Amino acid sequence: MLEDTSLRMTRQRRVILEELRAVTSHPTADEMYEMVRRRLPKVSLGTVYRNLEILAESGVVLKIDVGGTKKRFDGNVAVHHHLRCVACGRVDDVELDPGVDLEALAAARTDYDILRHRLEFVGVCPACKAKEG
Amino acid sequence: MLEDTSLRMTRQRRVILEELRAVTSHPTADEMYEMVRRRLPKVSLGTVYRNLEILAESGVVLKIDVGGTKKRFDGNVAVHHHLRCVACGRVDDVELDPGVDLEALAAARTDYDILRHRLEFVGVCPACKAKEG
DNA sequence: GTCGTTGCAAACGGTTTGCACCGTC
DNA sequence: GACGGTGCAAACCGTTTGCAACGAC
Repeated sequence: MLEDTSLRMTRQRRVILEELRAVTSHPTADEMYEMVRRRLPKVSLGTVYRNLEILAESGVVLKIDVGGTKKRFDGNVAVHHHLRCVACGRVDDVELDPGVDLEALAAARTDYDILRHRLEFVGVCPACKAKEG
Repeated sequence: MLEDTSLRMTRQRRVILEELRAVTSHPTADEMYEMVRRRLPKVSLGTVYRNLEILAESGVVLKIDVGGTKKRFDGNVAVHHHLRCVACGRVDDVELDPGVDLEALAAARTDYDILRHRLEFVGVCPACKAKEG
């Protein structure tokens, strides 16, 4: 992936990408900062932000914005959807084939050129269900 | 709607709600502030934020978060989906029946209790298509 | 050696909040 | 008259940016 691009491969960038890919938790930028800091204690938060942005722009990772205030990042760029817990904010993956071409349906009802879509579910995760009883 | 709730009806709150309902443009909080200020020149931005929050919490209006930095608000609480222009940021409505129960599909693939979902399309609006040629 | 990248710290922008006064109920 | 709402300004918090030193190519 990254290997195919013309991005300069600094130690910071490599570690950020490795850490993001090692995890399925859709971390926020500051969670990434903590993860990366374990391996590169002198890394700066600005570097984490800059690299996540660059990696997202080049399509190597996904920037996701599932409601809430903070942006989250995803090392899995395959098509999939997200599930956010209203109680704790965690974001999980859900693979789901609607069986219909949603973008085609939308295109038929508007003059926009449709580029992509986002389908996100909001609910209560198993852990929070247990807590709430 | 608001009439059914126990909310105290101040002049500011009434004007905010009227202005939001008079429009289909999904304004941001500061756009609402400008709209309301034409009728109540002394209104404060904090009041606009507080009331939009309260109205959204009580289900009288919709708070929408279609990517981008600023939250937007929608006086139309009927089920519908949104279409965001990547070029200018405008948000339009699109009514669309996927013909399948997306939440049921998702529920079958997860242990979350699913409460709701968001389906949003991203594209280029007619005006920006024209500009871009 | 070049020029993109880093660490640092300060700035930014949208949103929230503490407070004393005000107005709805 | 009580108590929720208001205006104002300052605080907040996630993110971005200017800058001089650094390091990948």
